[in-house]
Amino acid sequence: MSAPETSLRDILISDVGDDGFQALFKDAKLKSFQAGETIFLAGDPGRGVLLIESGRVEISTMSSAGKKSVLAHMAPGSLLGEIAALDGGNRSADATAATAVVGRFLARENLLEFIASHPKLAKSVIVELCGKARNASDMFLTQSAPEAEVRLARTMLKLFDTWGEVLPNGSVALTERFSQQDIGEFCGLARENVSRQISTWESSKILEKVKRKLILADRDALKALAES
Amino acid sequence: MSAPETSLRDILISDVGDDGFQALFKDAKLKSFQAGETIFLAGDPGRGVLLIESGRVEISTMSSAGKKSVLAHMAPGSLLGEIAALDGGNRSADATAATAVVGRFLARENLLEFIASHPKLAKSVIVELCGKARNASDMFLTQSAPEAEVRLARTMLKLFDTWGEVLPNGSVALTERFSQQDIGEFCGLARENVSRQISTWESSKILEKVKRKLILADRDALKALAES
DNA sequence: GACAGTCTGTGATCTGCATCACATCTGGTC
DNA sequence: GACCAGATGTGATGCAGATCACAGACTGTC
Repeated sequence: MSAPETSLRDILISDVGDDGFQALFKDAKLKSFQAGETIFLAGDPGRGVLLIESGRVEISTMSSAGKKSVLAHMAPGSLLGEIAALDGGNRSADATAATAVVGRFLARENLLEFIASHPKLAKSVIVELCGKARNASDMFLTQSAPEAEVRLARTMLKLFDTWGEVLPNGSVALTERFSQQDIGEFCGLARENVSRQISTWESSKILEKVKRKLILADRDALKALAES
Repeated sequence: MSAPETSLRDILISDVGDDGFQALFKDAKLKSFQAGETIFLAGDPGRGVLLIESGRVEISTMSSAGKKSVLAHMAPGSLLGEIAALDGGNRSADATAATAVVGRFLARENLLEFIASHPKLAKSVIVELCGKARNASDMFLTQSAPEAEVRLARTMLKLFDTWGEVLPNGSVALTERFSQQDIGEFCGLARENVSRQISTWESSKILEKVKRKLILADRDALKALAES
C-alpha cells in the first residue's frame, strides 16, 4: 500500500556514505525540546533541518475550527523539515515534541551547499521528492476511506510498522506510548470510537492490551482489514 | 490557502525559454483521446509525459470498494504524469479524458536527457517538486475538513480559479462543464447534497445558475466559507 | 497509601450526510 | 417539435459516528 518510505537521510547516506553524512552533521548544533514543546509552526520560515536523535516528533495542522489533525509521527533517524529547507518556503505544518526530543539542527545554507558540492545528489533528491509526493497522495487515500474501521486499521498498521518491536512470540509491541486521543487525531476519529474499536479487535484476538500497552497479535488480520 | 501552482512546464520555460520548450516538444508525438477514454491507469509504468493542448483530463483513484475520488482536473498547458516520468516509477492514479483531449507525448528518455543537458534545471525541478509535495498536503487538509459545506466551498473555489472566465460584470463563469456528480466526487460528497448546497448558495446570492452553467457572483463570500 | 491528574470504557443521545425514490428539467437527435 | 438519456431538485428515511456524561483504571508524587 504505502510506498517504502525513503528519506532524504537515506539518500544522502547512500550517495556520500555514512562518513560523509556524519561529517555533514558534525558541526550541527545540538538542540533539545521538552515533551509538548513546539519545534516550529506552520508559516515559520524554513531555516534548516533537524536530524532527530531521540524522541518522537508529531507533525500536525490545526484547522481554523481548532481541530487538530496529525499528519505523521517522526522517529529518531528521520530528518525533519526537508521540504521547507530545500525550497526556502515556509513550514507547511506544525511540529511538536511528543516526547522529550534531542536533535541536530543543520542550517539551510549548509545543506544546500552540501548538495551543490555533490552533483549526483541532485538526481537522488529529485527521486526522493517524487516519493514524497507519491506518499502524500497515498496518505490522502488512507484518509478518504469512509469507514472508520478501515481508517483506524491503516493507522494502527502504520504505527506498528514504524514503532513496533517484535516480541519473542512473534507479536509486535509499541515502543512508544500513544494515547487513544493521539491515535484518534491521527485518523480523524473520536477518541471514544478508537476505544470501542480496539475493544472489538481485542475480542477477536487481533490485538492484546497489557497495562494499556497495545500488542499486535495478528498482523495479517489487521492488514486484511486495512485493505478491504 | 493553496500554493500558487507552478508546473514543470513553467519551470522549463523560465529556464530554457519558450523556444527551448517548443523545441523539446517539436518531435513529440501527437495523441488524441475521446471523451471518457482512459489515458493511463494506476500501476502502469510511466513512460513519459503528456503536454495537454486541448481538453480536460481527470486524475482519480478508485478505492477497492469501487468508490472513485477525483484528485485533480488538468487544463490545457499542463504536463500530465511528471512524477512517474521523473522517477521511473508507476503511475499512482488513473487519468481519464473528461472531454476530448489532444496532447503531445514526450518519452521519459527525452525528458531526462533534456534535464541532464541543462544543469541548472535540476534545482528548479527540485523546487517544483517541493511545491507538489506541499500541494498534496494542502489537498489533504481540504479533504479532511469535516463539514461538507467547507469542503464544497474549497472545491468550487479551486474550480473557478482554474477554469473560470471573468465576465464583464466581474462575475466568474466556468469555461468547462462540470456535472454535480463530478463535483461531488471531487470533494467526497453525495451528488444530491451538492445540489442542495448550491441551491442554498444561490438564494444567498453567492452563485447564480444560467441554464445549468454556474456563475460565481460573490467570490469573497465563497472564500470566507472555504476558510471558516 | 492517599491524592490528583490523566487516560480509558461504555452507555445514551444527537446529527449530518448517504441513500432511496421520484418528479422535473435540459439538451441533443431524428 | 417529439423523444430520450442524462442531469438536476427535493422530500423521506436510515445509520455511522460525533458528542455528552460519567464511572472506572492507571500513574505519578508527596
